[in-house]
Amino acid sequence: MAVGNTLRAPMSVHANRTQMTRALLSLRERILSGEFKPGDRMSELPLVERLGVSRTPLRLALVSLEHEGLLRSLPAGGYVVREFTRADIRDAIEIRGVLEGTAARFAAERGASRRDLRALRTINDSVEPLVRRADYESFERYVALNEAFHERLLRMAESPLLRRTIEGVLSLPFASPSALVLQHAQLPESREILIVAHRHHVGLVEAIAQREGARADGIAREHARLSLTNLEIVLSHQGLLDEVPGAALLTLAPDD
Amino acid sequence: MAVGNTLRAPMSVHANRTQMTRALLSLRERILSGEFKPGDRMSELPLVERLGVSRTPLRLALVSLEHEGLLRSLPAGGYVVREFTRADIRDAIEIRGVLEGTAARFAAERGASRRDLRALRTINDSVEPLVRRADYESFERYVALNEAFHERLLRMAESPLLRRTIEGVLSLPFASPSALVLQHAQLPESREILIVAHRHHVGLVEAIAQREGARADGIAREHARLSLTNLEIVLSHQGLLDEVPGAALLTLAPDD
DNA sequence: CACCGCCATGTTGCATGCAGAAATGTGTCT
DNA sequence: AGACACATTTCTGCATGCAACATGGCGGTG
Repeated sequence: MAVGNTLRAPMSVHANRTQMTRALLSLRERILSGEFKPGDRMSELPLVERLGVSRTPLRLALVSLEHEGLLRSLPAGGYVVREFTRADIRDAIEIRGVLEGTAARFAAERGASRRDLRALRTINDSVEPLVRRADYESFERYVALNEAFHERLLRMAESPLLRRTIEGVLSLPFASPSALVLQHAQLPESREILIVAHRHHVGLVEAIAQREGARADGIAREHARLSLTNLEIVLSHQGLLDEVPGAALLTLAPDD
Repeated sequence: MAVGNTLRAPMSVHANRTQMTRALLSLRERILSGEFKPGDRMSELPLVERLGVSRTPLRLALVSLEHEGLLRSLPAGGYVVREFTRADIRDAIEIRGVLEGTAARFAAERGASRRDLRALRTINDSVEPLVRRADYESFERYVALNEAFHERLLRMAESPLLRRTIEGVLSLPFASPSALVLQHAQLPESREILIVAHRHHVGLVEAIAQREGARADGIAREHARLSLTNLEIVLSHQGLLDEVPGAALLTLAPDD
């Protein structure tokens, strides 16, 4: 299965060759890691020094990051790091659920090939034994298979536009399904969540095979909401939150 | 003072002051108007000549247009104009319906203020007599009020993320509600569509006021599908299509 | 003491020169 | 005549210098 990849790129993490890509990846990582706090001004000259790229590719990266939603442009010029609230997380997950539900519905309505259905079932069969195990390695394999499942599902929707839209939402922190799940692999609640998630996947394949679009939609929405449960688990266990990528961008005022 | 700018084209349609914005607006307009065809390479030097801006702001605009979806970046570098199919239009409208349905559901679930509800009803009352008239001026007023209605609804959803997502979809041609509606104002079918659309708006306000999220969602989705009807009308009347902005980006192979 | 204007500084936006790479055309060899 | 290698041209990507703008501090004045 070649799930490994843990030793990817020992020297420079960013193996890409254009300076703009380097700046983009590096900046995204640094923002999500909390190196810059919300509201921090992203002045170009200091960034040039830190990132080791020139101003030209840096500015291209800044434009991209604004489109991704991590930066906000000031009217007077320049960019600052965006701030996210708990309500933003909730909405991001809800919107992701709606869009993935639409993908599942499309897959159901437009008819899935036997080959695609078989691929989904194969993934589910591989996942099934993993949800009963609690070791970290199984968890990682689960995450990988989970991503494969969703990727296949998105392909089956046959809608480049829907893919683009979902990827746009996923570019925000916290919206990603795996963003909130890896941190608490050892907790008992997480195992229960995995069991439910697996059931959702099985139901999704059934619904798509039967061309039941509404059921597929509903299951996918509920499936995304598991991330909300994950969020609550992370928030209820002090200390776990710091492990979540992008946690530094959160305002933890107890609003909702 | 007032030293510079004496030669700054006063008649330029784009009154914005930064060169990047100028390039962005001008390029977007030219692409949608069909000055560039799908697959055309957007070489920088010719564009510099045509747009009158330097390469640096031009490249920033190209990055933005790629994020908007009008351009596609080549692996070897550079950009080409994207191509859209009828399936893309259909999906764009469907996805917009899903997202606006979510906005309406949010507004219903989260509770609308009397003030917001009154504003929506006021708009609807102003629209109501317009749907019975067929002159172009009434049509323009209708479009303006329609946009105000949707803007208000989006505000009532109270979700910056949902707004961002919807605007991302709307940045594509054909996805906009008004994109396909202005061209056939004089056709009798369009009047019927307006009547149905008005009914949708009334139902939306009712559902939101009663906090009936599912009903609001359903109405908004069906409302968006009116654009599909508009699309079919435009496609069935030869010659109308050329008036639609971005029509040149379409492949009119009779696929679906 | 408060407020206003001015200057200094830092920052963004822009233009252009240069280098490397891809694409294109040409000539030669088989 | 076709194909391959090489040269030329065009293009993108990058770095840097320059100018205008915004910002903040300081001093002067009411």
